[in-house]
Parts: sequence; C-alpha cells; structure tokens
Amino acid sequence: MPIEFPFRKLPTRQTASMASGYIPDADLSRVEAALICVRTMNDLYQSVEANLSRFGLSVGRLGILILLHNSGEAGRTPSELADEGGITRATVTGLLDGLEKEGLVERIKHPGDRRMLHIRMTPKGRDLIAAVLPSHVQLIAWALGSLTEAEIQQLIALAEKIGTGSPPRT
Amino acid sequence: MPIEFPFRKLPTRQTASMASGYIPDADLSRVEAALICVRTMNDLYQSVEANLSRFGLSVGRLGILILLHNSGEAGRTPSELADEGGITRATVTGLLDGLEKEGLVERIKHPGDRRMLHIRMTPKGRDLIAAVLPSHVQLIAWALGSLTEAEIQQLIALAEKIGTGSPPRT
DNA sequence: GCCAATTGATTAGCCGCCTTACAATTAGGT
DNA sequence: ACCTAATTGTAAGGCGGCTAATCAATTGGC
Repeated sequence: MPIEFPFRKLPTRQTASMASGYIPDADLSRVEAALICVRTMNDLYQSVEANLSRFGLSVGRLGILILLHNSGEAGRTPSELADEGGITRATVTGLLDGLEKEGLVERIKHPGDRRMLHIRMTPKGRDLIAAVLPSHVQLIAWALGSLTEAEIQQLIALAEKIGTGSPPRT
Repeated sequence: MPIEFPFRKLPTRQTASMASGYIPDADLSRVEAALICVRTMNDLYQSVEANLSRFGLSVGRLGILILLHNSGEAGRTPSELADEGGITRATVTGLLDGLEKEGLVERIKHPGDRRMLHIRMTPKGRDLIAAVLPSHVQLIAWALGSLTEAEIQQLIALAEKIGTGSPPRT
C-alpha cells in the first residue's frame, strides 16, 4: 500500500492508494485534490521565483516593493509592511536589509517616534518595479492561459470555498 | 492604482485593480485567480507544517519517511529519494542529517558501489510515521471538507489543466 | 511623576530549499 | 590498462520564512 509523497512533483497518478486504512473512503479524493493543487501552485510559484531572479528580486522582495508602491509618497513602517504582507517583522527586517543594500529602498528616521522607521522606495526602486511588473503579471497570466473565462471563475469560487478555520485537534 | 501584493494573505478582494496598464483586460481574472489559489494553498501548507511540527517533523522530512515506507525493506539511495521527491540531492542530505540525528533513519554502506548509501527507516521511524499519518491526512481532508464530491472533481480537473510548460521569455 | 506594560525594530538561531563546487568512485572508449 | 567522463554524496553559502529574546522608546495607570 504505497503512500503518496506529500506535496511534491511526483508520479502522482495513483494518489488514490494513499493512506488506505488511515482515512475514510469519502475523503480520499479530497486528499488527492489537495495534493494536486499544492503541487500545481508550487510549480507556478517556482516559475515566478525563477522569473523574478532575473531581476535580482524574490517574491518577498517584490512584495515589499509593491506595498511601498501602493503607499505613494507616505511610505510605510516595517510593522505596517509586515502586517499588510502577512509576514513577521523579523522577516521584513531581512527583506529590507537586502533591498537597502541594493539601493532600492531607504530607511528614514521617523520624526515623531524614535522607535519607528519610514521605508521609502528610491527612484531606482521605482524603475525596477516598472521593469519587472509586466513580465511578472504576464507569466502568471500565461500559467492560467489554458483556462477559459468560465473555468477561471469556477476556480476562484472553489479556492475561496476551501476553508481555513481552526483545524481539528487530532 | 494600487497593485495587489503578490502571493500573500491580504485584503485581496480588489485584486482586479492589479497592474492596470500592465496587462490586457482579459488576463486580469487569470492573475486574480492565481493569487487566490496560491494564497489558499499556502495557508493549507502552513496548517500542515504546524501539525507536523507537533511530531517533530516537517513536510520535507515526512516526505522522505513516506518514500522510504513505500520502498519496503529495500530502502532507497539518496539520489533516488531526491529524484522521486523532486528535490535536490543536497537537500536530501540535509533532511537525512536531521532524520538520522533523531534516530528515524539510518545510512548503510552500499556493498557494491562505495559511492552510494542505502537509507533505511528504523523501527522508531516506522512507529512515528504510523502515529503521524492519520492526523496528517485528516487535516488535509478537513481543509477541503466544505467541497462536495462534484466540486472536488471540478477542482482536480482545473488544477490539472493549468499549464506548466516552458514559460514565455519576456 | 514613575514604574510597568506595550510597541517597534533588530538579532540570533533553526529550517528547508536552492546553487555551486568538490572528492571519491565507477564506467566507458579506445 | 588507462584516461576521461559521468555519478554519488557532501560541504559551503545564500535566501527567506519562522520563533524567541533583546533593547530602546513610548504609553498608561496609579
């Protein structure tokens, strides 16, 4: 009774055989679907990473730049970037280190509160994001290019229906 | 014209406004769908990681154990584990280091070819995998629990239709 | 006013993934 | 037989996530 490798690109077609005896039959297809989806999204994610690396960026770094882009002249504090980006403050610190080293971003002392910083994009940062975005969104759109508009709407509906409440305490 | 943060848990509903001007209108919904899917799968992945960590495992480590489980008594070489798992050999080395340190796995000299190793699960490893799997698959099945059987089949069909050929050289 | 609690950012350390480089070994062509 | 080429596993180094701990600065309760 082979068990399918979790969350990897793999033979994958006989996932049905996964965990026989561990799971009610009705749930087998759920697990199979989850594995296929995670693998597909992982592949897409890696394509995106590869594309961004040509510009010296990563998904995380691009995320920071986009958040700053959306902030206009005001900039953002690292905490805001963390909250809006759904990552920890420590991670933001690391990403900002990289971005600042490449001159894409600058840390500016907050006048009112000496604990805070203001992060602002440099002109170089703005140039880079303008250069990257077309390629970035084109790649993403291409990946889903084989889906019709109706299928895309289906996919969105299904993805949104997948719950992420509190998991069972098994 | 705010641009949506790429691949993160976020406000997300007005993704439609992403990259206006960078992308033909027909592709906007594709990008939106990709963002939602990646985010959903990322959330699921993190739930899985959190669950596995209760057993001292990670997705990568569990993957190795499952591959070994499926190999029966024969075991696998690190190269085979890398190929079948879709990860690099260097990564396998790291995962094996961790698994071996916890006594879940052992490296055995290959008799015929002194370059190779045979990796085998220890009894402790077999016990652990038996303890982890029910919880693991239950969590995954639970995550998709709100989908009907028909929807699951739809989802599988859509995920498999998403292309992963060679991306456009933009 | 002052001490305690909170907040902002950083550091250190772990993990898993990657790439690149390398030593040891084996396989193959001539 | 030998020399080259390919293969195996590992090491080193980078990256980006995380948690936990730390430190400075600010705020609030009394």
